[in-house]
Amino acid sequence: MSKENHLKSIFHLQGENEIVTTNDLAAALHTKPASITDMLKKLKKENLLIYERYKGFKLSSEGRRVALQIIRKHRLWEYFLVKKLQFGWNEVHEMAEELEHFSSKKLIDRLDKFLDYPKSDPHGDPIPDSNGKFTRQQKQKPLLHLDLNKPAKVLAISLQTTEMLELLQHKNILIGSKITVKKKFSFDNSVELKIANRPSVTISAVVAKNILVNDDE
Amino acid sequence: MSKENHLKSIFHLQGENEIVTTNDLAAALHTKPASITDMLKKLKKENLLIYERYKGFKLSSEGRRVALQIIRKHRLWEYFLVKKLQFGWNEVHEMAEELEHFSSKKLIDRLDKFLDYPKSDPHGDPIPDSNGKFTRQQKQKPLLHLDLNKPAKVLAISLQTTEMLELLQHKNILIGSKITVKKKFSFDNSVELKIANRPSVTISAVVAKNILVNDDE
DNA sequence: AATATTTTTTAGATTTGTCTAAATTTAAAT
DNA sequence: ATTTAAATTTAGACAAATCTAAAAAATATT
Repeated sequence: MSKENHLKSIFHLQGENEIVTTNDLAAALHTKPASITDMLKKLKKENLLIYERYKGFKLSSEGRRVALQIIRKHRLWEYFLVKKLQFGWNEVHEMAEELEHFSSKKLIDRLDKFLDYPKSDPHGDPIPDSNGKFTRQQKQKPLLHLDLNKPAKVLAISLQTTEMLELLQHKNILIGSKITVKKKFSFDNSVELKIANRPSVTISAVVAKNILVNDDE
Repeated sequence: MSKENHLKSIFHLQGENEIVTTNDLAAALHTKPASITDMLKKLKKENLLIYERYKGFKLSSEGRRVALQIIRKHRLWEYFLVKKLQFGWNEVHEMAEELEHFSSKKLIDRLDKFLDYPKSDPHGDPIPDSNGKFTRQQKQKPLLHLDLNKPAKVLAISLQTTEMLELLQHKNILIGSKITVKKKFSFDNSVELKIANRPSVTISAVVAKNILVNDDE
């Protein structure tokens, strides 16, 4: 369980091919650097990690495979909780965090089928398939850089704190919402936008940076 | 998690009001008596157990309440796995064993609603409601003691080993099956019975003892 | 009733995971 | 190039969980 959380965090921290550092991982897991070092040795011994002391580390291909399986579990449970049990998309993260560790591959594959093979979770993040492959992800960019009056669709939220999600819920910005930017204020880079036929809302630059929309060039 | 398993096992071992012993519990949990003693002290300190050393023990009312919540979780997950994910009723026990420990009350109540408040799990065991109350259970007795030619319905299986469940599956004896005893052989107490319009099958006394049918006097 | 057997408990060893504090290595600054 | 600071690792402490072996209490036997 602790091991799985380490793998998952490393996966998230290393974007495409980046090296992850001990301190960063300790911060992400709310633990101490010394504890991280202990775990790194263990993961290396199991060939899940490429690691030399003092040099940083990243997942091996096997480690990546395992991490993706956990992420698959997490996202399928989130989808289930929202679509079937009617939870709000901003209250399911912690629950999925628990469930992901205690469900066999067989169970998850059945759940996947039951849910009719969804491609992305309620936050817009892609769900790896049974073999750990993503179905090609649509290209994304921050809402902040969306052209004026160009309709776009909200694909994902890149900062998923409770506070952020609460704000979005309040302003009615959901995954899948069709959005058009009406005005950009250069003074503070805040953005005024419209969703369907509701009154316009204004969001700050930080918020706009963390809302990802489709980028079809 | 370990604590929860202890409470659950104690609940099952003490039928109505019986005292449970250290050795019995150790056997049920595949652990050593010394470890049980350690746990007993802990549970007593939390007021979940009525216990004096060398005197055996049983659940306090609070302990009983907690145990029933765990059993509720277990049985709802079993129901979900069979009815929604299409698992066989004999392959879900281990999975539910894991899931029961990692689901909040809120989650379980939602699951209960989603499943439309089932009253009993796929093995015929009753599911406690949100407050830990059973809905009155139909009176049960072993198939072994069922009168000849008196139609009855299979309500539960009291011995749920994989082997037993496999045997029942093979002979097509399911929860809810309508059964009639056609003959009893006094030589070895084996029983010949008929289910609906299928050919008769014979089962041994041990098996017949662990199949529970309705007993309406 | 005295002795033997079984059950339960205690005491201490072992393992595992995480921590603190000190030591080592790497990176940054003057 | 030294020196200083930051990051990482090591060594050893501590707590939790479970075990083995021995001691204590309860039960059974003659």
